[in-house]
Amino acid sequence: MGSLTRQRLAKRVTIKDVAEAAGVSVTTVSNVLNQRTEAMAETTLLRIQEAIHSLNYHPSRVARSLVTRQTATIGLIIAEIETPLFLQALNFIEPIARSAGHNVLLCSAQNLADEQQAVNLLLEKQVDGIIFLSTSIYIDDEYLTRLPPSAPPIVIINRTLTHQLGFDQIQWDNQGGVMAVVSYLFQHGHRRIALLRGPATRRSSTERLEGYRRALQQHSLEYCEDYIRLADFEAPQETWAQTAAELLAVSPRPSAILASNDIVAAVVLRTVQRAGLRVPQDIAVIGYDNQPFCTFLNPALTTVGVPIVEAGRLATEMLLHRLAEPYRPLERVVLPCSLIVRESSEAI
Amino acid sequence: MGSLTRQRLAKRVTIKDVAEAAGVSVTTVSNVLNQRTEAMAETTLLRIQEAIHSLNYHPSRVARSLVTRQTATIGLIIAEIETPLFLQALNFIEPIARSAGHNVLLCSAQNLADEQQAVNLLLEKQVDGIIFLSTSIYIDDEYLTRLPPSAPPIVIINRTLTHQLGFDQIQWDNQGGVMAVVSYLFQHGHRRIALLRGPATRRSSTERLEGYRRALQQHSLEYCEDYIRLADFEAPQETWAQTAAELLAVSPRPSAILASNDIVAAVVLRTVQRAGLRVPQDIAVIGYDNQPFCTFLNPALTTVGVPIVEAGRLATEMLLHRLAEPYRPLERVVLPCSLIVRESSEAI
DNA sequence: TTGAAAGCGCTACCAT
DNA sequence: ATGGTAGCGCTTTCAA
Repeated sequence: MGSLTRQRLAKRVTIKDVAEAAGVSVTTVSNVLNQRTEAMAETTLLRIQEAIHSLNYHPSRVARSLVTRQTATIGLIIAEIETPLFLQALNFIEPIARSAGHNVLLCSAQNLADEQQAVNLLLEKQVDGIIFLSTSIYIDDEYLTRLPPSAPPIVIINRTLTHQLGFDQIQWDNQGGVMAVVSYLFQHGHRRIALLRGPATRRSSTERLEGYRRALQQHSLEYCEDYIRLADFEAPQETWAQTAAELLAVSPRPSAILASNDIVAAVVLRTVQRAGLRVPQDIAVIGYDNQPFCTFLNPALTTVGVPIVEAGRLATEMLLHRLAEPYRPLERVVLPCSLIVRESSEAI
Repeated sequence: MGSLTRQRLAKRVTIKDVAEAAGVSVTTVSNVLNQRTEAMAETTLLRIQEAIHSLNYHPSRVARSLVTRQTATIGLIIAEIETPLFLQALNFIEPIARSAGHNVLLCSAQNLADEQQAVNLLLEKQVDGIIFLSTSIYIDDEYLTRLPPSAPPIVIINRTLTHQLGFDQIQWDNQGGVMAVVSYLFQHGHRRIALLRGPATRRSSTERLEGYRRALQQHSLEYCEDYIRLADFEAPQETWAQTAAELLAVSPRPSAILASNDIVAAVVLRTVQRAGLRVPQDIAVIGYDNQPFCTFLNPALTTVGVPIVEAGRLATEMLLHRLAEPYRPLERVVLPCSLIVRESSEAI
């Protein structure tokens, strides 16, 4: 490989260069850049286009942004960037934003300090709007009350605000998701339904446990402590396998296990199978999240769809909508979590 | 929810406001913003910091960028944003960039037109550098030869350039990955190794097929057409299951199947198991990509690790390195693909 | 130790 | 139908 490095000192071609080359004023060039060409002589237009082309001119959006105060950029603050599901939302956020002429500036933020820093940065970079894609870990949002009045609109996904903030919000119904599972299992004859709960640091865990409790009550099933175990998805795989094994040893054995998420469910599935039991004939296993791999497990995993991708889509649309209409009333949307039945809960 | 929408008309607090409030010149404020405070009177510094705080001032990076010609932003053009593996690379790219004071502007580009548009946009937004995270689908890069001299440095991942371009490059050794698998299988007594190849539209497919061929030759194994089948990972699951079933019907039956990727492998695994055969005792199944779910399949999937995340990390470091040292010689790095042995190829 | 002023590249207003 | 010019919010000489 040669050392054909590019020159970085090269001076930028500016609107002024184009104007001179075309023999017109910068105003006229600016007009063509901004599609104000109706009342323009055919020949000038052509001359300018020709100059733009031959000079290989690329207008500076930085300069433009300084005057228009718009950057055509939206900031995305994403809490758990290592979680595939969160990243999946990008599939929708970016294309939707782009089709509306906006780009996405990505910031990951694992904790409150990161998050504050990210917000500051986005303010300084003058993004036109911000989307928060958060986890349900409790976090103090007091600092958000102190944003300057020039701060852009914000849409918050998956977060219970502890302060009154003027932001659009999107959440989903974890409680309803678990209730749907339990009801479905009940209708299919299950009476001993075990729950692997997530860590208490997350609102989602609490909500799901509550959904479980309510659904049992609804169907007059007894709430049995032995059937509730902690399976922290941040802990290693072996601990889940261990917990699953314990659950299998409970007498009477549960007829269904609702796991903390799909990954835990996959490990439970394997543990159950290696214990010589059949899924779903001997025991049903159900996940949570509806990750793509659910469909190619053996048996394919019944799970609960979390509308995170949908939330990303909606958030982007809401944000774009608000940019267009700043004073529309705030929205707070709760999306449903839907049961997705596959093989692991039904006879094949 | 009330209609507590934020004002967007609010005028930005500028450096001038701060200067006035502190009773100093803008220059002096600028100095503190840029940490040039050595030769500054303690009291002025304090007055300025106080003014910044009480006015809730956030400097405009847009204005700063206009004069410094640096945006502290790197553009990432990602080809297959729907592929989890590509997104995973973001886990590294964003944090590394951020720790060096840069942000990531994300563009997805499914085809050549998208890509050109993205590049134009990034030029206009004046990003300091660009990373291409491409698929190995053949694509014409002629347009990249026509970038203006003011274009920023570029690092290209996973692409064979058809033109001589002054860019840093990162690739990986698909051929070597397959050769490692075949050698490993050979050493474990396998003599009938089937290959599910990917679509011919991708360079990776060709390279892997070539690796397969060379490895067979190396071990004096016969190349048998019956053992090579197309499993296009863009086609529906059923087609792979069908292809796998056909492979099982070949006589003599292959003792190992090397799938096009992990997803195909998972479906093959299931197909084999449902045909009443045991993995790995009756037949070994091997994936490609090392996606996270490999570890919780039953049996856990042996696969080939594609260093895409590593490539993202390296690309970011190379880019930052080049920003610091524009004239360093160009690099072209080929990363290895490594065999990752799990249960699906060995007795449990 | 601090300040005045030019200028980054563009848009927008007001002329003509 | 086209041009002159102020100004967006900052950095950066140069001067004091």
